[in-house]
Amino acid sequence: MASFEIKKMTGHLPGARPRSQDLASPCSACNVRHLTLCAALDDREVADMAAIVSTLELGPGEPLFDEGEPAKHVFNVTAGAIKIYKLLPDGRRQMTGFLFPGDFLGLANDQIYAYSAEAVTFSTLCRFPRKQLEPLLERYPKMERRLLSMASHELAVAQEQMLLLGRKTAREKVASFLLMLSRRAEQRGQPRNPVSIPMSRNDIGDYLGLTTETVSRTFTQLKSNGVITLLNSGKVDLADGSALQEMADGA
Amino acid sequence: MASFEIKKMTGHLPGARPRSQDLASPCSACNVRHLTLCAALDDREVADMAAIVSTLELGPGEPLFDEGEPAKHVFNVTAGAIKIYKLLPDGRRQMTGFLFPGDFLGLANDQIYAYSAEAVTFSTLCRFPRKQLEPLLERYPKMERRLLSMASHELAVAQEQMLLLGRKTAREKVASFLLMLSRRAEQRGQPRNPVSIPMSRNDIGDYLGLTTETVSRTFTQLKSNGVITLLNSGKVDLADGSALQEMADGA
DNA sequence: GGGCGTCTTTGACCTACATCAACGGGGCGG
DNA sequence: CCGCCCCGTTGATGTAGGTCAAAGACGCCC
Repeated sequence: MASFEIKKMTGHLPGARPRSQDLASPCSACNVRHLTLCAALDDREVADMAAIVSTLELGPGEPLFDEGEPAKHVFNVTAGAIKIYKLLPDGRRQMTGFLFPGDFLGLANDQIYAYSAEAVTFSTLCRFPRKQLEPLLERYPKMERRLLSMASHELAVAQEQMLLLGRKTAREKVASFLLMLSRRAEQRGQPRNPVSIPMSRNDIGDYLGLTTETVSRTFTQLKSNGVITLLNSGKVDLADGSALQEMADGA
Repeated sequence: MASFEIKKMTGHLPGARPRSQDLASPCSACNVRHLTLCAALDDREVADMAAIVSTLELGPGEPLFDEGEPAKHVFNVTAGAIKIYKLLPDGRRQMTGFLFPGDFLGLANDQIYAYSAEAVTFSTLCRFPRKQLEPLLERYPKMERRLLSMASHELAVAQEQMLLLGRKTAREKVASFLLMLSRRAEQRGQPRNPVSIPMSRNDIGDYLGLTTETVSRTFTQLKSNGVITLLNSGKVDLADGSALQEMADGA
């Protein structure tokens, strides 16, 4: 399945694959640096990061790592979208997040990834070996502080998601989801509206603790209420943002 | 915990709380230091912490802080149990965690608490003003590293909880909850079994995304299956731990 | 020690969402 | 350009857990 989609990918985007990155300084050209771990570093320090970084690319559905695997690397998303999730033995899946350019992943307290990660769309990432990153963290406390700040932000997001999963209705969940995508697009400097939805209904369901069908029905319900409009190529127009916001807040 | 103390607390609630802490060295006598932020510090460094710490005590149900309040302090639980939660405008509540001795709270990325915190049982905490703690973090990178490690552990726990909230059944949720309490009691050096359940069914429901009634029914179901036994004073005997574990894992 | 408020348990019923099933449409490969 | 495979949508039905209600149980307080 994965390899099939990868094949599709390479077939369809012939020009996207060649690694014509300036390998000498992938970081100095980084267009999401202000959002990342590297935000606080000066040029000299970024050069230290560049020395240990490598870049990689994933086609849709391609796995990055699996839960339980030794956590040898940490990653920064530079393009595309990544989903992270946990599985139960019988296959039930819970997405724990969607990651976009600027987002960081792979932080693992013990030496094992706590979740699996897989590309949603064609994505690029930069990868740092833990072993080599750690001395840099010691050398640059600013960076460690940045990491702490990112982690505590993640924690707040996770708590918000617990509220959603445990206590919101399907409508409230979907409304929250749409607004989250919109807000995050804006943070990356993209238009807040219309919002692009790169993931499948099934992925959304596994993120919101719902089924594909319920997600789909909720979308059509919001559509017939005039709150959203479904556009082509997976874009959604948030026609009535404040109505959505009220729904999301459970007001 | 002696019910005597609880009675006293509720007896005269907000007022003067005469406590004769050894203010000279609350930290050097700390019995949960190995679990906390201070774990990595030597005596000299702990003295710096002691200089900015103050201790406080809360009776059952007493609030520590509310979501949205300026985050002026961070806290370490030294005794008792604290619940942290988020609310929706109509009163729906999601517990995002229960905290026990050694646990840390109050980390806020921005300057605002992201959740409310309230005592479950009579509890004691030590409190550090952020303003004064931050210079110490800069001075002792070990401590900042410890904080990062604690935060990333919290993050893993939060993701596990998302899996629970989004994808587990009531039985699986309750089984997971009991095992979590058991594991955490053991971490603090208490017996793994029987496990003491200091919080109400309602609190448990709000933690697991269930109602009081469902929690209660699930307990009696587990009881009649011989998996657990309800003892007096809120203790539960995990009669068949491996059955519980299988349930919790959704196998 | 007796009354009382709070928490827990149990029962009867209801509903939001899941499950099962079928159809349609768009994109990709042949 | 045709057909196929996904994915999304819609419909019919089932059910886990919520809601409403009331009866214990437990500890607290006088």
